[in-house]
Amino acid sequence: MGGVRRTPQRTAVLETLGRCREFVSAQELHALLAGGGSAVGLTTVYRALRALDRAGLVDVVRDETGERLYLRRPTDEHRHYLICRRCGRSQPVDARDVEAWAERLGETTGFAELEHTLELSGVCRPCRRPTAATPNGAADAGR
Amino acid sequence: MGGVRRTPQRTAVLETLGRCREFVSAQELHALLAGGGSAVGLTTVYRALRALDRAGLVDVVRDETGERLYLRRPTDEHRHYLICRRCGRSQPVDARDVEAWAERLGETTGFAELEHTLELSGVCRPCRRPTAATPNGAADAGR
DNA sequence: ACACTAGATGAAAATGATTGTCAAGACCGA
DNA sequence: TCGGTCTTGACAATCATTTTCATCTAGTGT
Repeated sequence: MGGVRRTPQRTAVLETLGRCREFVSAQELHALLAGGGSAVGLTTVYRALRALDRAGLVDVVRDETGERLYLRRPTDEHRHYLICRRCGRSQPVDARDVEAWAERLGETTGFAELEHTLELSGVCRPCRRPTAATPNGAADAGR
Repeated sequence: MGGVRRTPQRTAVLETLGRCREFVSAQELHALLAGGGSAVGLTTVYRALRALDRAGLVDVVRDETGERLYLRRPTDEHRHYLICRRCGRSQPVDARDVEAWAERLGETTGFAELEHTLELSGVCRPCRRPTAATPNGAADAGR
Protein backbone atom coordinates (compact mmCIF):
# COMPACT_ATOMS: atom_id res chain seq x y z
CA MET A 1 0.00 0.00 0.00
CA GLY A 2 0.92 3.59 0.27
CA GLY A 3 1.90 3.64 -3.35
CA VAL A 4 1.98 6.50 -5.78
CA ARG A 5 1.85 5.00 -9.18
CA ARG A 6 3.71 6.16 -12.19
CA THR A 7 1.25 6.42 -15.01
CA PRO A 8 1.44 7.82 -18.53
CA GLN A 9 -1.02 10.54 -17.59
CA ARG A 10 0.98 11.81 -14.67
CA THR A 11 4.12 11.68 -16.68
CA ALA A 12 2.48 13.73 -19.40
CA VAL A 13 1.17 16.30 -16.95
CA LEU A 14 4.50 16.76 -15.27
CA GLU A 15 6.33 16.92 -18.56
CA THR A 16 4.01 19.44 -20.14
CA LEU A 17 4.01 21.53 -17.02
CA GLY A 18 7.78 21.46 -17.07
CA ARG A 19 7.76 22.95 -20.55
CA CYS A 20 5.69 25.90 -19.44
CA ARG A 21 7.78 28.91 -18.62
CA GLU A 22 4.93 30.84 -17.08
CA PHE A 23 2.09 30.04 -14.72
CA VAL A 24 -0.70 28.04 -16.30
CA SER A 25 -4.13 27.07 -15.08
CA ALA A 26 -5.39 23.52 -14.90
CA GLN A 27 -7.69 24.28 -17.79
CA GLU A 28 -4.88 25.61 -19.92
CA LEU A 29 -2.72 22.65 -19.10
CA HIS A 30 -5.53 20.34 -20.05
CA ALA A 31 -5.87 22.11 -23.39
CA LEU A 32 -2.13 21.95 -23.94
CA LEU A 33 -2.14 18.23 -23.29
CA ALA A 34 -5.05 17.69 -25.64
CA GLY A 35 -3.37 19.77 -28.31
CA GLY A 36 -0.13 17.90 -27.81
CA GLY A 37 -1.64 14.58 -28.66
CA SER A 38 -1.64 13.12 -25.16
CA ALA A 39 -5.23 13.58 -24.09
CA VAL A 40 -5.61 13.45 -20.35
CA GLY A 41 -8.92 13.86 -18.60
CA LEU A 42 -9.57 17.18 -16.94
CA THR A 43 -10.24 15.44 -13.66
CA THR A 44 -6.89 13.75 -13.85
CA VAL A 45 -5.13 17.02 -14.54
CA TYR A 46 -6.68 18.52 -11.44
CA ARG A 47 -5.74 15.53 -9.35
CA ALA A 48 -2.21 15.48 -10.65
CA LEU A 49 -1.75 19.17 -9.94
CA ARG A 50 -3.10 18.78 -6.45
CA ALA A 51 -0.70 15.93 -5.84
CA LEU A 52 2.19 17.96 -7.19
CA ASP A 53 1.19 20.81 -4.93
CA ARG A 54 1.10 18.56 -1.90
CA ALA A 55 4.44 17.15 -2.88
CA GLY A 56 5.87 20.64 -3.07
CA LEU A 57 6.91 20.29 -6.69
CA VAL A 58 4.96 23.25 -7.98
CA ASP A 59 4.31 26.83 -6.99
CA VAL A 60 0.71 27.91 -6.89
CA VAL A 61 -0.73 31.39 -7.15
CA ARG A 62 -4.24 32.64 -7.51
CA ASP A 63 -5.13 35.25 -10.05
CA GLU A 64 -7.61 38.02 -9.39
CA THR A 65 -10.54 35.76 -10.18
CA GLY A 66 -9.36 33.16 -7.70
CA GLU A 67 -8.29 30.71 -10.35
CA ARG A 68 -5.25 28.65 -9.41
CA LEU A 69 -2.16 28.90 -11.58
CA TYR A 70 0.71 26.45 -11.46
CA LEU A 71 4.38 26.60 -12.28
CA ARG A 72 6.88 23.83 -11.85
CA ARG A 73 9.14 24.92 -9.05
CA PRO A 74 12.74 25.35 -10.15
CA THR A 75 14.27 25.00 -6.71
CA ASP A 76 13.09 23.04 -3.73
CA GLU A 77 12.16 26.00 -1.62
CA HIS A 78 9.05 28.02 -1.23
CA ARG A 79 8.99 31.07 -3.51
CA HIS A 80 6.99 34.17 -4.25
CA TYR A 81 6.41 35.75 -7.62
CA LEU A 82 5.65 39.13 -9.01
CA ILE A 83 3.27 38.73 -11.90
CA CYS A 84 2.42 41.19 -14.64
CA ARG A 85 -1.29 41.87 -14.84
CA ARG A 86 -1.06 42.63 -18.54
CA CYS A 87 1.03 39.83 -20.01
CA GLY A 88 1.17 37.32 -17.18
CA ARG A 89 4.93 37.22 -17.10
CA SER A 90 6.20 36.12 -13.72
CA GLN A 91 9.36 36.95 -11.93
CA PRO A 92 10.50 35.36 -8.70
CA VAL A 93 11.34 37.80 -5.96
CA ASP A 94 13.61 37.58 -2.99
CA ALA A 95 11.15 37.36 -0.14
CA ARG A 96 13.46 36.20 2.59
CA ASP A 97 12.67 39.26 4.63
CA VAL A 98 9.00 38.47 4.45
CA GLU A 99 9.61 34.84 5.30
CA ALA A 100 11.53 35.84 8.38
CA TRP A 101 8.84 38.33 9.30
CA ALA A 102 6.13 35.72 8.91
CA GLU A 103 8.02 33.28 11.05
CA ARG A 104 8.45 35.82 13.80
CA LEU A 105 4.70 36.34 13.69
CA GLY A 106 4.16 32.99 15.34
CA GLU A 107 6.04 34.08 18.43
CA THR A 108 4.39 37.44 18.82
CA THR A 109 0.84 36.31 18.21
CA GLY A 110 0.68 32.89 19.83
CA PHE A 111 -0.63 31.37 16.64
CA ALA A 112 0.79 28.02 15.59
CA GLU A 113 1.14 26.26 12.27
CA LEU A 114 1.44 29.53 10.46
CA GLU A 115 0.93 29.59 6.74
CA HIS A 116 1.04 32.48 4.37
CA THR A 117 0.34 33.22 0.76
CA LEU A 118 1.55 36.36 -0.88
CA GLU A 119 0.29 37.49 -4.26
CA LEU A 120 2.23 40.24 -5.95
CA SER A 121 1.18 41.86 -9.18
CA GLY A 122 2.09 44.88 -11.22
CA VAL A 123 2.74 46.01 -14.75
CA CYS A 124 6.11 45.08 -16.15
CA ARG A 125 8.22 47.58 -18.01
CA PRO A 126 7.61 46.23 -21.53
CA CYS A 127 3.88 46.32 -20.94
CA ARG A 128 4.02 49.93 -19.92
CA ARG A 129 3.62 51.28 -23.40
CA PRO A 130 4.36 54.98 -23.80
CA THR A 131 0.75 55.89 -24.61
CA ALA A 132 2.01 59.29 -25.71
CA ALA A 133 -1.15 60.28 -27.55
CA THR A 134 -3.60 59.79 -24.71
CA PRO A 135 -3.47 62.62 -22.21
CA ASN A 136 -4.73 61.19 -18.98
CA GLY A 137 -6.17 57.97 -20.26
CA ALA A 138 -3.39 55.96 -18.72
CA ALA A 139 -4.44 56.74 -15.19
CA ASP A 140 -5.51 53.70 -13.24
CA ALA A 141 -9.04 53.19 -14.40
CA GLY A 142 -9.09 49.51 -13.58
CA ARG A 143 -10.06 47.96 -10.24
CA MET B 1 -25.14 61.56 -12.69
CA GLY B 2 -22.30 60.09 -10.81
CA GLY B 3 -24.37 59.80 -7.69
CA VAL B 4 -24.22 57.05 -5.11
CA ARG B 5 -27.62 56.80 -3.52
CA ARG B 6 -28.38 56.05 0.04
CA THR B 7 -30.88 53.24 0.09
CA PRO B 8 -32.35 51.07 2.87
CA GLN B 9 -30.61 48.02 1.41
CA ARG B 10 -27.17 49.56 1.45
CA THR B 11 -27.73 50.91 4.89
CA ALA B 12 -28.75 47.46 6.09
CA VAL B 13 -25.72 45.83 4.53
CA LEU B 14 -23.31 48.31 6.01
CA GLU B 15 -24.97 48.16 9.39
CA THR B 16 -25.07 44.40 9.59
CA LEU B 17 -21.52 44.19 8.38
CA GLY B 18 -20.52 46.65 11.04
CA ARG B 19 -21.95 44.38 13.68
CA CYS B 20 -19.83 41.44 12.56
CA ARG B 21 -16.69 41.14 14.57
CA GLU B 22 -15.15 38.57 12.28
CA PHE B 23 -14.84 38.14 8.55
CA VAL B 24 -18.04 37.05 6.86
CA SER B 25 -18.80 35.93 3.34
CA ALA B 26 -21.37 37.56 1.10
CA GLN B 27 -23.55 34.50 1.50
CA GLU B 28 -23.35 34.64 5.28
CA LEU B 29 -24.14 38.31 5.28
CA HIS B 30 -27.11 37.66 3.06
CA ALA B 31 -28.36 35.03 5.49
CA LEU B 32 -27.80 37.34 8.43
CA LEU B 33 -29.80 40.06 6.76
CA ALA B 34 -32.62 37.66 5.96
CA GLY B 35 -32.61 36.37 9.51
CA GLY B 36 -32.58 39.89 10.87
CA GLY B 37 -35.78 40.82 9.16
CA SER B 38 -34.31 43.08 6.52
CA ALA B 39 -34.27 40.85 3.48
CA VAL B 40 -31.86 42.06 0.85
CA GLY B 41 -31.33 40.30 -2.44
CA LEU B 42 -28.18 38.30 -2.79
CA THR B 43 -27.24 40.21 -5.91
CA THR B 44 -27.54 43.45 -4.02
CA VAL B 45 -25.37 42.16 -1.21
CA TYR B 46 -22.67 41.31 -3.71
CA ARG B 47 -22.93 44.68 -5.36
CA ALA B 48 -22.87 46.53 -2.07
CA LEU B 49 -19.81 44.64 -0.91
CA ARG B 50 -18.02 45.30 -4.15
CA ALA B 51 -18.81 48.98 -3.83
CA LEU B 52 -17.58 49.03 -0.25
CA ASP B 53 -14.42 47.29 -1.36
CA ARG B 54 -13.82 49.86 -4.08
CA ALA B 55 -14.48 52.62 -1.60
CA GLY B 56 -11.90 51.14 0.73
CA LEU B 57 -14.34 50.72 3.57
CA VAL B 58 -13.84 47.00 4.03
CA ASP B 59 -10.97 44.57 4.21
CA VAL B 60 -11.19 41.54 2.00
CA VAL B 61 -9.48 38.21 2.36
CA ARG B 62 -9.89 34.95 0.54
CA ASP B 63 -10.20 31.71 2.43
CA GLU B 64 -8.60 28.50 1.24
CA THR B 65 -11.46 27.78 -1.11
CA GLY B 66 -11.13 31.17 -2.76
CA GLU B 67 -14.30 32.55 -1.24
CA ARG B 68 -14.16 36.23 -0.40
CA LEU B 69 -14.62 37.29 3.21
CA TYR B 70 -15.33 40.84 4.30
CA LEU B 71 -14.78 42.83 7.45
CA ARG B 72 -15.60 46.45 7.97
CA ARG B 73 -12.30 48.22 8.21
CA PRO B 74 -11.74 49.87 11.57
CA THR B 75 -9.17 52.38 10.38
CA ASP B 76 -8.70 53.99 7.03
CA GLU B 77 -5.54 52.23 6.10
CA HIS B 78 -4.79 49.00 4.36
CA ARG B 79 -4.40 46.11 6.83
CA HIS B 80 -3.44 42.48 6.99
CA TYR B 81 -4.92 39.85 9.23
CA LEU B 82 -3.87 36.60 10.78
CA ILE B 83 -6.83 34.25 10.75
CA CYS B 84 -7.36 31.09 12.75
CA ARG B 85 -8.10 28.12 10.54
CA ARG B 86 -10.14 26.45 13.28
CA CYS B 87 -12.42 29.14 14.63
CA GLY B 88 -12.06 31.91 12.08
CA ARG B 89 -11.00 34.48 14.62
CA SER B 90 -8.99 37.24 13.02
CA GLN B 91 -6.31 39.42 14.40
CA PRO B 92 -4.79 42.39 12.63
CA VAL B 93 -1.04 42.31 12.38
CA ASP B 94 1.52 45.01 12.07
CA ALA B 95 2.69 44.58 8.51
CA ARG B 96 4.46 47.86 8.02
CA ASP B 97 7.70 46.03 7.32
CA VAL B 98 6.02 44.09 4.57
CA GLU B 99 4.40 47.22 3.17
CA ALA B 100 7.77 48.90 2.98
CA TRP B 101 9.29 45.82 1.43
CA ALA B 102 6.55 45.64 -1.17
CA GLU B 103 6.98 49.26 -2.03
CA ARG B 104 10.68 48.85 -2.53
CA LEU B 105 9.90 46.00 -4.89
CA GLY B 106 8.71 48.46 -7.49
CA GLU B 107 12.09 50.08 -7.71
CA THR B 108 14.13 46.92 -7.89
CA THR B 109 11.99 45.11 -10.42
CA GLY B 110 10.83 47.86 -12.73
CA PHE B 111 7.22 46.87 -12.23
CA ALA B 112 4.66 49.63 -11.81
CA GLU B 113 1.29 49.84 -10.14
CA LEU B 114 2.25 47.21 -7.63
CA GLU B 115 -0.45 45.50 -5.68
CA HIS B 116 -0.16 42.80 -3.10
CA THR B 117 -2.41 40.54 -1.12
CA LEU B 118 -1.17 38.67 1.90
CA GLU B 119 -3.15 35.87 3.48
CA LEU B 120 -1.98 34.72 6.89
CA SER B 121 -3.44 31.80 8.73
CA GLY B 122 -2.64 29.66 11.71
CA VAL B 123 -4.18 28.07 14.75
CA CYS B 124 -4.83 30.40 17.65
CA ARG B 125 -3.89 29.46 21.16
CA PRO B 126 -7.40 28.68 22.44
CA CYS B 127 -7.99 26.38 19.50
CA ARG B 128 -4.85 24.44 20.22
CA ARG B 129 -6.25 23.02 23.44
CA PRO B 130 -6.59 19.28 22.90
CA THR B 131 -10.34 18.68 23.01
CA ALA B 132 -10.75 19.08 26.74
CA ALA B 133 -14.23 19.03 28.30
CA THR B 134 -15.47 21.38 25.61
CA PRO B 135 -14.26 24.64 27.05
CA ASN B 136 -15.20 26.49 23.93
CA GLY B 137 -18.51 27.87 24.93
CA ALA B 138 -17.79 31.24 23.43
CA ALA B 139 -15.70 30.17 20.49
CA ASP B 140 -18.20 29.81 17.71
CA ALA B 141 -17.54 26.59 15.91
CA GLY B 142 -19.17 27.91 12.79
CA ARG B 143 -16.71 28.70 10.03
C1' DA C 1 3.78 -15.52 -16.21
C1' DC C 2 -0.69 -14.94 -13.50
C1' DA C 3 -3.79 -13.27 -10.43
C1' DC C 4 -5.06 -9.82 -7.45
C1' DT C 5 -6.04 -5.31 -5.59
C1' DA C 6 -5.09 -0.67 -4.08
C1' DG C 7 -4.68 3.08 -7.00
C1' DA C 8 -5.80 5.58 -11.04
C1' DT C 9 -8.73 7.16 -14.86
C1' DG C 10 -12.35 10.00 -17.00
C1' DA C 11 -17.04 11.16 -18.60
C1' DA C 12 -20.68 13.19 -16.72
C1' DA C 13 -23.09 15.43 -13.13
C1' DA C 14 -22.87 18.17 -8.95
C1' DT C 15 -21.27 22.05 -6.37
C1' DG C 16 -21.14 26.69 -5.20
C1' DA C 17 -19.61 31.32 -5.38
C1' DT C 18 -20.00 35.05 -8.29
C1' DT C 19 -21.79 37.68 -12.25
C1' DG C 20 -25.11 38.97 -16.09
C1' DT C 21 -29.84 40.12 -17.46
C1' DC C 22 -33.68 42.93 -17.45
C1' DA C 23 -38.09 44.43 -16.02
C1' DA C 24 -39.94 46.84 -12.13
C1' DG C 25 -39.24 50.08 -8.44
C1' DA C 26 -37.17 53.97 -5.71
C1' DC C 27 -34.52 58.30 -5.03
C1' DC C 28 -33.84 63.12 -5.85
C1' DG C 29 -33.18 67.35 -8.20
C1' DA C 30 -35.78 70.57 -11.08
C1' DT D 1 -45.22 66.65 -9.11
C1' DC D 2 -42.27 64.75 -12.99
C1' DG D 3 -38.70 62.28 -15.17
C1' DG D 4 -34.64 60.25 -15.77
C1' DT D 5 -31.11 57.85 -13.55
C1' DC D 6 -29.76 54.79 -10.24
C1' DT D 7 -31.03 50.51 -7.72
C1' DT D 8 -33.11 46.33 -6.84
C1' DG D 9 -33.81 41.35 -7.05
C1' DA D 10 -35.46 36.99 -9.01
C1' DC D 11 -33.52 34.09 -12.13
C1' DA D 12 -30.37 32.30 -15.35
C1' DA D 13 -25.70 31.86 -16.75
C1' DT D 14 -20.72 31.19 -15.94
C1' DC D 15 -16.99 28.69 -14.68
C1' DA D 16 -13.42 26.59 -11.97
C1' DT D 17 -13.24 22.76 -9.18
C1' DT D 18 -14.95 18.51 -6.97
C1' DT D 19 -17.76 14.15 -6.68
C1' DT D 20 -19.41 10.12 -8.40
C1' DC D 21 -18.85 5.73 -10.00
C1' DA D 22 -18.00 2.25 -13.23
C1' DT D 23 -13.95 0.70 -15.48
C1' DC D 24 -9.15 0.04 -16.08
C1' DT D 25 -4.11 -0.75 -14.76
C1' DA D 26 0.41 -0.70 -12.46
C1' DG D 27 2.96 -3.25 -9.71
C1' DT D 28 3.46 -6.55 -5.99
C1' DG D 29 3.26 -11.18 -4.36
C1' DT D 30 3.10 -15.99 -5.78
